[in-house]
Amino acid sequence: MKKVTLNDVSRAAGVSRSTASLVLRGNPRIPEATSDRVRLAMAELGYVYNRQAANMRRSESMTLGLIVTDIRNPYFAGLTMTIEEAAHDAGYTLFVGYSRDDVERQYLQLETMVQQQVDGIFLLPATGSELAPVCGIIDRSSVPVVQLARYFSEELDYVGPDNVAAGQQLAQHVSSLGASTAVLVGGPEHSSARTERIKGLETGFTGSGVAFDASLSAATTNNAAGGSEGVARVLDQGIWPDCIVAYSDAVALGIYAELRRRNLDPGRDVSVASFDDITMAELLLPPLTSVSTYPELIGRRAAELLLNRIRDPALQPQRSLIEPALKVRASTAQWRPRT
Amino acid sequence: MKKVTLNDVSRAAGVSRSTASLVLRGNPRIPEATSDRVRLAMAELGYVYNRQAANMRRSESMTLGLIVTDIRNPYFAGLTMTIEEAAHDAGYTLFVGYSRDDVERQYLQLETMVQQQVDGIFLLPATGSELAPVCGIIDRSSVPVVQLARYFSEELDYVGPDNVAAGQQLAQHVSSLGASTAVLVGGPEHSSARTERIKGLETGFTGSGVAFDASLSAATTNNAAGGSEGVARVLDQGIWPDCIVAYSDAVALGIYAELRRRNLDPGRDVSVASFDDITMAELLLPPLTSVSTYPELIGRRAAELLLNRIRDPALQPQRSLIEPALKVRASTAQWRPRT
DNA sequence: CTGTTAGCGCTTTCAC
DNA sequence: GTGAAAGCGCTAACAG
Repeated sequence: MKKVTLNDVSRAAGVSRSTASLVLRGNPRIPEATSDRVRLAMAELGYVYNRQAANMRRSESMTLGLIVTDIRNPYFAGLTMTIEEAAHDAGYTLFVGYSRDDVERQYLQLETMVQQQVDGIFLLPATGSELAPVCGIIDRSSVPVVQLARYFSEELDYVGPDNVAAGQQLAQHVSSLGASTAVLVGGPEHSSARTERIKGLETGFTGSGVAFDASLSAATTNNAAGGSEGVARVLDQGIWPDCIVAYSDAVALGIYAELRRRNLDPGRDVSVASFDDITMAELLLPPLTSVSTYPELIGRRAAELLLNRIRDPALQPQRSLIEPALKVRASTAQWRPRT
Repeated sequence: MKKVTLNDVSRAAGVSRSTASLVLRGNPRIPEATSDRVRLAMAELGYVYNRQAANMRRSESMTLGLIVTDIRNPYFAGLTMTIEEAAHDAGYTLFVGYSRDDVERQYLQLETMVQQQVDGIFLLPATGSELAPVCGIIDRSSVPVVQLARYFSEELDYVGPDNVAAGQQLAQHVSSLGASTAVLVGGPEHSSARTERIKGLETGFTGSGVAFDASLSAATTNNAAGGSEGVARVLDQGIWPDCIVAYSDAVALGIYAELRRRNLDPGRDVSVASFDDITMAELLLPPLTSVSTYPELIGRRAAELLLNRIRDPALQPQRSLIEPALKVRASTAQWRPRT
């Protein structure tokens, strides 16, 4: 089966190429009879609209790119799905790449997407991303980029949770429990999200009577394996805090598992709290206290921002922070200070 | 910044357009000096290779499409990531769409991808997919499609777990526990995977002394909410089986939660087993017995198959089944028959 | 080894 | 209301 073009269609329908093109775009100046004839011919010949050709001519591609680290983390999965939905609703098709938190891989994916002429890019940056190489890739085609959930530059748009506020909320809750020590476990080192959460925790704990030393915090990969490893590192130093604050729910999963391997009972022997509030948090035993960071809101906001910037590239770089909300559950609520 | 073309580059480097094009593709017949000059010019001018234009000319797009239902299910997330990796490694960029198990949405996404001239499509079909409408979309451009994990037609390639074998393995294990009744909970009705798992369970339970009645099985959405709902429906009928077989680990999560809401202890009051063996299965309390269906293997195999078919469209439709493996954990191993 | 030429399928003026 | 012509950026075939 060879390709059917608008040319073929117009010939079959007895009209000119440009007329057929106008029918496609629903131009009202074409009489009903003509456009019906064209449409019939399309159906009969099995015509497929070729967006590549159209896009080449109009010099836009109606495609967007999304690069995220890893969607096995349900938080990123939710974010990704929201963005796909927004892109789809706006008529865009979405290229997706998973950097697996590898900067080089991420740069390659950026480059490919730029070559594919994407109209804009959502980037959840891999740890270690830098402005210079990214600009080296995107500036040549001046593709707008929105940073998601983490940022490495103030010169590009950014949408993410208000991590400082999230940390403060958590700190306040933990100190209200009567805990006297807290430790952060996990999260990618040097990531903006981690730095901000630490900052929020520090300010929140200040003057609360809870000892929190960020330098004890073990940075790890952002998944269950990281959580197990991180909590092991802490406990093996002989530190046994009243509260373990996980960098994320994904990390908290591993923390639960490692605690149990050591015959410690999360929520009783030590309280556990976390960030993100993925669906799982509520289903765990004990249900996990977590600060919700609303990936759906972040995704929608990011999509709005990117579409606006595509329309008007001259806008100032924007930062949009989503207000977090603490969800108290048994992993902290059931815990009682040692006497 | 306006677009830099090969034309500009060749002019700047003092060579012809075709020479510049040959340099791009690393043609060895071009002398070092010339190609260095061309590359220098590219860097200086900020040239970006335009794949759309190249692809239009060569009538291939070096893009593939992937449509899955929902990646918040870690099983599908893993599958998706594997496929992205394979596509990337083969030099393809991947369009991704999430159908959210909505057939109409899926058809729209298929159509868009076809219009974008994808060279091939991975499809994890939404419940209710039918051959006729799908062919109506894909046949016009004869894009090859590989079905993933579920199938609705024998005329398209398919790669998925051997669900019948998986069901049999689980049935055999459950009967070896001394259980006398088992019920399946959840999973999308009429999906091939569910039908096959039921078939495997039925044949596996035959003559084993375990009563298994597939008509008691409650079909639900393939997620935790579905699991809670499904197990509630079963228990509310006054049925209290020795073993609850979840359609998938995602569903099992909801089953654990609902059992606990009713003060039942999964793994003691009732044994629970499942399919997929996502990472979470091992981290749950009690750890969940599950039949691993290896999404990474499925993804890799599917990618191979699709790439082969792109090269040779005339191949017979293939079915490739991945051998499952039972992972026994405490959710069944700790359970003892009521006396 | 390099240059010229003719499109890929569509959109967009601008005449008729 | 409809048609003709030009061209988006690249590649491939062929001639020098």
